[in-house]
Amino acid sequence: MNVAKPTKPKVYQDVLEELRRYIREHHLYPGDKLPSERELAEKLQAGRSSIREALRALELLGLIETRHGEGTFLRTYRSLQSVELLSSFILLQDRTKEELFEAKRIIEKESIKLAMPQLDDSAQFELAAIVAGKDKPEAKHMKFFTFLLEKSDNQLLLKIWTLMEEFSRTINKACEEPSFYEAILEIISTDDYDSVDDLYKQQDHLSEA
Amino acid sequence: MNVAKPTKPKVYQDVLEELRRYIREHHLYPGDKLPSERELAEKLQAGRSSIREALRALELLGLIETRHGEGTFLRTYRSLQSVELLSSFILLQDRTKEELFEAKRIIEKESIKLAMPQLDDSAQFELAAIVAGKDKPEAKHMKFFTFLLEKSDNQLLLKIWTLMEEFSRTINKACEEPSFYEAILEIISTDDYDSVDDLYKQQDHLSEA
DNA sequence: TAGTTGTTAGTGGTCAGACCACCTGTAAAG
DNA sequence: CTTTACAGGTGGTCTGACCACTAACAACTA
Repeated sequence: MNVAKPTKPKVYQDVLEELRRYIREHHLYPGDKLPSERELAEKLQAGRSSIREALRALELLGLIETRHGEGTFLRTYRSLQSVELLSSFILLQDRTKEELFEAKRIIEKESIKLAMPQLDDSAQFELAAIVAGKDKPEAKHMKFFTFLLEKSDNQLLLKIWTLMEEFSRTINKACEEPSFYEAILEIISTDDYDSVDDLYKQQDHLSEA
Repeated sequence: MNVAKPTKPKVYQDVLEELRRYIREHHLYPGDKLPSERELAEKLQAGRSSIREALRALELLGLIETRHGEGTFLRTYRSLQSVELLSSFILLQDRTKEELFEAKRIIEKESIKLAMPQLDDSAQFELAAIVAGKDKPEAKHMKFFTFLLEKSDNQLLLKIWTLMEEFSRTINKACEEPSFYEAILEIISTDDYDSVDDLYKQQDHLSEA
């Protein structure tokens, strides 16, 4: 028995690592095709079943898409395969929920500032239409910040935020009062960059009370 | 060919569903043991490999823990694990350096504000020691914000930031002038919350020139 | 008795091979 | 030229076979 435990790597975890490397080195983008399972098995010197264990995990996460008879493809991150299933296991700790909420909120706040320079009149009009629309509050919230994050021109933040939003939605409704969005619109229209943090800080104080 | 596509359920997805039902009906809690793979295969009328595909997916998500020679156990939920994994794959998709840098910077900035209430004198001393230390600039940067994020008490942000930091390191060195960290220390010591954004904004303007 | 040492059964880890169902391109038939 | 039939490649699944590891207990020793 080794005194130190060097952690025995399971094959499927190595496969995941190798896949990540492969994707990076071959500059694969969403929609591109991965090697076939049999080919991967041979390349990585592993059994096909081990390869599949890794692929299934990635599929469950929505990172790849497998098409019967065609192959396995890198996927534009959409949403978790069966969010409900996962959320029934995940996110049960209050602490985690709070952390998630906090992180999401930060991204939202910063998205306003990032997007602001790009928000011309027509963009502001669209935002106002979202706020005034007939959607449910949750849907409004999502549309509102999706719009802002797209204007922010940072795909990475958009993806991370979308992920967080989906997780949090299954647990609690994460949206604000209508007046909150109107306040944001007001700030945007006056181009008053510095007020964003003030607004959020003020909101935090309210929720503490 | 069916006009409607009733979505052909893959076996491993059914297994996931069955597992969830099993866990709920048997009132299993973290630490409890699941039936063995062979037993599940017989019960659910599926091949062992299909069972394993489902279990591996759950393991990757941090929902179960498998111990070689013992069995499979329900795990104290660690939702962050899945977020981490997702992030790591999202990060390597496209993502320009600029997007990554921008997102990382946002987290760093906010970590200062989040941590500030927790930073007593001794904590500030530790931070100062990091800045004054002999490490390379990159190492300093990492230590500095790792410390702040730990104080922020948000594991999620810490993990996301750590991943970003690792990725960005392979691309470009992401650190600042020594004076920058000293400025942060100054802000912290005076508890001047609002100055954080000003500092970062100022920094942005400098880099534009 | 107390402690050690097999032994064994059960478990996960992995692989190889075999089917099946499905898609696509292409060659043959009309 | 269109249609059809076929073949090759792909994922989907199952079976059976090993291996490595663990725990429990029986057998042996001091």
